[in-house]
Amino acid sequence: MTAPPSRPRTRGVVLDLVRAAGTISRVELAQGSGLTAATITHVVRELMVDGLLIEVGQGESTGGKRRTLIELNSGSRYTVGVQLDRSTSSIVVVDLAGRPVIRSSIGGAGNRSPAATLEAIAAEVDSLLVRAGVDRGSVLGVGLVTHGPQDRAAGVLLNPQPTPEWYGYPLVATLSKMLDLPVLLDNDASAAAIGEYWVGGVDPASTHGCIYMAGGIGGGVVVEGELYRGGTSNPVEIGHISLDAGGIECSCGNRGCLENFAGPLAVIQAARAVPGLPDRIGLTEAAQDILVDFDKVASAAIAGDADALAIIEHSARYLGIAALNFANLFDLDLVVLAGPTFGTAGPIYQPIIHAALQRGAFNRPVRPVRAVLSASGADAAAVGGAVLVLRSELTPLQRLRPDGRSLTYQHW
Amino acid sequence: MTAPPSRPRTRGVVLDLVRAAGTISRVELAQGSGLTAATITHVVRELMVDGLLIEVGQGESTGGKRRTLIELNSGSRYTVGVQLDRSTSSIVVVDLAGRPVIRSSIGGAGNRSPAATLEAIAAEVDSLLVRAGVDRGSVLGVGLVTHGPQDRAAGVLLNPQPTPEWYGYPLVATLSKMLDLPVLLDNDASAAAIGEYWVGGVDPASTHGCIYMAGGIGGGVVVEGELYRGGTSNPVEIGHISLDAGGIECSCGNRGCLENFAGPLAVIQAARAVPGLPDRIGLTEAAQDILVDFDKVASAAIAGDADALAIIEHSARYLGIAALNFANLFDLDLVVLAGPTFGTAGPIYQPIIHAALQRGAFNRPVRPVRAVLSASGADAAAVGGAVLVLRSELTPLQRLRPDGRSLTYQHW
DNA sequence: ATTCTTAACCAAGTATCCTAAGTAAGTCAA
DNA sequence: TTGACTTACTTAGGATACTTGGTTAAGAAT
Repeated sequence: MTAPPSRPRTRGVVLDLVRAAGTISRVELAQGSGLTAATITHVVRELMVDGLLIEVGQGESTGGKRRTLIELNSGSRYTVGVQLDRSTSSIVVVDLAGRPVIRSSIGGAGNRSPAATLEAIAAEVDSLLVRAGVDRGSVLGVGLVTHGPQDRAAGVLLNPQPTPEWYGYPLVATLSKMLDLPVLLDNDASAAAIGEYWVGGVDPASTHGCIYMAGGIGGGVVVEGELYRGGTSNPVEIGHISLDAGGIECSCGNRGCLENFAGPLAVIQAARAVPGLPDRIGLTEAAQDILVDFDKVASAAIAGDADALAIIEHSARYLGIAALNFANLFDLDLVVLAGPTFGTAGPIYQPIIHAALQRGAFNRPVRPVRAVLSASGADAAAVGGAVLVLRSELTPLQRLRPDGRSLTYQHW
Repeated sequence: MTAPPSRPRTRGVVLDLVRAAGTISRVELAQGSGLTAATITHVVRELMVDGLLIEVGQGESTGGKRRTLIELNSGSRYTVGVQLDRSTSSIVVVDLAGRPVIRSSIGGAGNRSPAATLEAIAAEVDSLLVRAGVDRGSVLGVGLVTHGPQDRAAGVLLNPQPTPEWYGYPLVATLSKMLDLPVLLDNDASAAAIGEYWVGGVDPASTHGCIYMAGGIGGGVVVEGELYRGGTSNPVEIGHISLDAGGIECSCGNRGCLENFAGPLAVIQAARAVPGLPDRIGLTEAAQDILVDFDKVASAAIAGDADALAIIEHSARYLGIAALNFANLFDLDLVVLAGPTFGTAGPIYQPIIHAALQRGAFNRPVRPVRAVLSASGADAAAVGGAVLVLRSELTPLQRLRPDGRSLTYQHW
C-alpha cells in the first residue's frame, strides 16, 4: 500500500484538467484550476515524480518562453472494469487516460452462484493483465458494475438477482481477495455515465444523463464531472417511471412503467406476437438469453424488416418520452444512449430520441439538448467501472478520512 | 461592506451545525465537523465576536466539566424573502435561525410592468423592516424567488411571463438599487425545498424533493443540504413531465403533461365542466385569479362537496404518480408538498401522494419514503428565498472568489 | 546586442488547520 | 473533605498548502 499522497484535492484537480485537455501547459493549469503558477509548479513536480505526468514537448511561443507541454503518463497506471449481468460480463483494462488497452467478454451470471461467477471473472482478469503485459503493481484496482439496488459501501447487492444467493453476498470482499486488488462496486448505468464523461469526449461543462439499456433500463446523471448520487446511491430508476397512469401494473407496484413499453423484454414479446416474425428472424419458442433475442429483432429491423422496425421504433418513441422527462427533471443538455442493446439498434433509437428532446426540452432555449450514442459502445459500463477506480484513486474529491483512504472504496 | 471573514468554509460548517441542532456545545461541534476542539474554540470565538453566536448556558455534566451551550444569536442578522407570482407576492423577514419574524402578502405581478411590481415590493419590504423594528444594517439581503426558467447569475427571467417585458428585465439589479441591499434570484420551488430543509425540520441526512404548486407545478431537490442545480439551474420541471404518451398536446411540446392533469388550471376547468358545481361554489364564468378559483374548489372539497372532492382527488392521484417518478429518479426519501394550493387542499393531497410512494418507491426497502406537507405553509417559497440569502452569506460552501464575494450573488 | 514578454521556479510569508500540553470545572469514592 | 479521575475548553507551537513577490530562462521584437 502506497502512502496517501499529500494535497489530494489539488492533485485531483490538476489531473482532471490534464485528462480533459489531453495535452496542457502549466500556465493553462494555473488558469483552469485557479491556483497560482507557483503551486502548479510544485504539484506537477510531485505528479511527475510519482510517474503520473510526463513532459512531452513545447508549445508555440506567445511572445516569450515557450510553454512546456504536459500529458498523463498513460502507461504508468491501469485499472480494470468489470460489467456483470445475467447474460454476459464485459471486462476491460484501461490506462491512466481511460483508454481501453484490452477487452473481452465472458459468460454472465446466468444461474450460477456468486462465488463461481466471480471465480470466472477473476481468472479472466488475470489472463487479460498477462496478455496485455500490464504489470500487476501498476493496477490501481477493479471497478465492478452491475444492476441496482446495491449497497456500495458494503459492496453487496440488495437484489435477489439472478438467484436469491446474490442478495447480500459480499461481492467486493470476495473479488478483492481473489485478485488481491482493491475492488469497488457501483451501478452499471452510473458507471456508463461517468465513463462517457471521462473518455467519451463529453464537454466538461455539460450536464449529461445516460440511459443504459441491457436486460433492463437504468439511468445515471453527471453534473460538473460528479455523479448524482441521491440518497441511497440508487438513483435514476428510469426503467420504472410511469408513462401511463392507466397502464398495466408492473411488478414494481407502479403502473405503465417504461420497461413494459420499451425494454428489451417488451420488444421480444412484441416480436413473438407478430405472426411469422419469430420464424423469420430465428426467435425460438423457448426464451433464450434476453440480449441474444433482442439482437435478433434489432438486426432484422436494421436489415429492413418492417415488422421488426415498427417494434423497435415503438420502443424508441417511449424511450424518447422518458428521455424528455429525464432531461426536463435533471436539466440535462445531453442524453447518452449506452449498453449492449444500442450496439445494433442504436442507429434506429438515436434519431427518434433526439427528435423527442428537440420537441419538448425545457432548457432548449438556453442551450441545445442532444441525444447521442455512447462512444464506448457495448463496453460503456465496463469502461465506466474502470474510470470510477481511476477517479477514486486519482481525483479524490470526496472528503478523505484522516488515514487518507477513501470513504467509498474498500481496500480488502 | 464588511470585510470578508476568514476561513469562510469552516465558519459555514460550524454555523450550519448550530442551526441544525438549535443548541449545541463545542464538543459536539468538534464531533460533527470533524475539526479538533482547538479549532472549534477559535472559530466559535470569531463568530461570537461577530455577534453570530452566543453562549446561552451550560449542559449537564457527563462526568466532568459541564458543556457550554451555544446558539445562533438569532436577532443579530435578518434576511428578506420575496416570493413573486402573477396573483400574489408573499414577503417574509426571517432571523438568523430562519424563523419568520414578520410577513405579509401584497398583490402579484398581474399585468403590471416589472418596474411597477418591484416598486410595490420594495415599499412593502421597507415597511415590514420598520414595523418589525429590524435595523437595516443587520439585513444581509433579499432573496427574490419566482418561476423559471431564469438566469440566476444575471438576475433575469428567461420567460416572457406575465408580460413580454419581463423577459430579460434586470430584476436583481433593479430591486437591489431600490432597496440598497444585495438581492439574489432563484427558482421558487428550489427555494421552497431548501427552506423546508432549513426551517422545516427535515432530517439533514435525508434526500428530499419538493413539489411546489402555485399557478403551475415546479420541483426542487436537496441532497446533503445542497440544492440540485442541474445544468442551467432550471431543473426539475416536474409540471411538464409526460404521464400519458397518448395524451393531449401541451404548449411545451410534450404530450400528457402533469399540469394538464393535476395543475390548478386543470382543476378549475374540471370544476367548470361539472353541471351546477360552479354556481354552488361561486366559480364565476370570467376567469379570476387562478389561486382564488382553485381555493374555491379546494374549500368545497374540504367541506364535503363530492364533486369537488373527486376533482381534487383526481389531481392528487396524478401528482402521486409524478411524485413516485420523482422519487425513483432522484432517489428521494421525502417529498414535501409546498405552495399556496396546499394551504387548503393539503389534507386531501398528502395521504394520496403518500400512499402512491408506499406503493412503488424503489428505495423503500432501504429506507422509508414519505410525503408530508410543508411546515411553512403558503410562505414556503418566500421563507426559502430568505434562507437562500442566509446560506449564501453565512455558509459559503461554493468556492469563493479571491475577493471573498460569492459567485452566485450579486452585490448591486 | 538590447529590450520586452512570457514561462517556470524559488524563497519567504500567511491562513488554517493540527497536535500536545496545559487549565478549569465538574464527578466519584473513601 | 480530600484526592483521583473525567470531561470541557484553551493556549502554544508546528505542519501544510497555499500565497506574494522576486529571479532565472527562453523566446520575440527592435
